Amino acid sequence: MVQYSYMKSPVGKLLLTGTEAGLKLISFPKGKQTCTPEADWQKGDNLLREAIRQLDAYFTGRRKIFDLALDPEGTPFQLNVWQALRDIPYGETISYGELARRIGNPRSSRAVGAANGSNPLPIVIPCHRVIGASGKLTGYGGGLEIKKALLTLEQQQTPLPLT
Amino acid sequence: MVQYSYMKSPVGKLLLTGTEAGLKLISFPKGKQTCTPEADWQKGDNLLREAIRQLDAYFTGRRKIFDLALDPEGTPFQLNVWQALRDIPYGETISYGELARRIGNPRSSRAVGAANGSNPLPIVIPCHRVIGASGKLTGYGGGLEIKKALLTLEQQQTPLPLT
DNA sequence: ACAGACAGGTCCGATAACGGCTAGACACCT
DNA sequence: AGGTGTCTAGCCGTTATCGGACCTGTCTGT
Repeated sequence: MVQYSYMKSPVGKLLLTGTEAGLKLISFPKGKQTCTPEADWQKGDNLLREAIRQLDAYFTGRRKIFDLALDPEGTPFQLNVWQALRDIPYGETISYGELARRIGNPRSSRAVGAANGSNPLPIVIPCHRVIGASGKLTGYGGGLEIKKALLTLEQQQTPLPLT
Repeated sequence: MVQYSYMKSPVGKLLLTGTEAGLKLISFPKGKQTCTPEADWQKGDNLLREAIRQLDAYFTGRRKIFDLALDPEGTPFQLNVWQALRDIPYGETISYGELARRIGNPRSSRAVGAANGSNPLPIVIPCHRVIGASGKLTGYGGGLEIKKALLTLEQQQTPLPLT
């Protein structure tokens, strides 16, 4: 049984889904809906309440590490990449090439970018902490403004202004 | 060092290649050349003489089992299939599905067909002994006529007429 | 010197397309 | 019933194609 719920945040409305096993999806439905509620989802938040609380705390700078059960779906390679993402500490950034090295495929920086792009749990799995080798942000599912806002938050640790 | 040589046979001219490690390729260059001699091959037959002798004996019905060092190249799955092919006795036929079962992937009959089709050592690795579940021959790299001729030879054990 | 812009080059996974298949469902004939 | 044929929908490894949230070197203009 998949449950879904919406929450407000400084970076816009978020759509969360999850099951008993854990969080499955966080998406930015703003503008182009990357993912619309599906027929077999059930509205509700008893499974998602803790995730929402931790996200709220994160946005106000009071939380740096998420402690949630995650259950993203992906290929073995993608799961690998997403796992490695979770090991990047709050407030730090690395390049795609560096991330590729960390998973043991030094030359797969580009594929890493693709895997990054299909991360179903942004923010909690901090794909925003990966940037180009030159320092440019280069891309983000929810839009570069959000990526920049998240990095700013993590450096200043002051609540994001509501947009 | 890869050596190559041609031989005549009742099913047309054959191109053989091999190394110290064993036979690598037998192909029917008739018509569409599936494989042309490559730059780094050396003409000669001291490595191939025994193979040619056994093939000659096979075509006259005097040999039923090949005793040669083989060294085909392929994916793990293909090597599996080709090994299983070598266990089909002279004069018998089985279906692709049965072959799939024998390698432990009961549902991969179709993939087995593909692997069969890329057998680099026809005749010696007897892919001609695999036919459709309905009894139809369904395909052969060198052309169905050759497949039929080989099966006829194995049933009658009389020399094939030269074509 | 030195940012910043800008192609190319390359590489890697994801996805789609392709068979040397087959069991099952149906429609027809004896 | 049994036999025969056509058609359909799955199945599975290979091969070809694609597309990109990269990277690096070069070329600008300060």
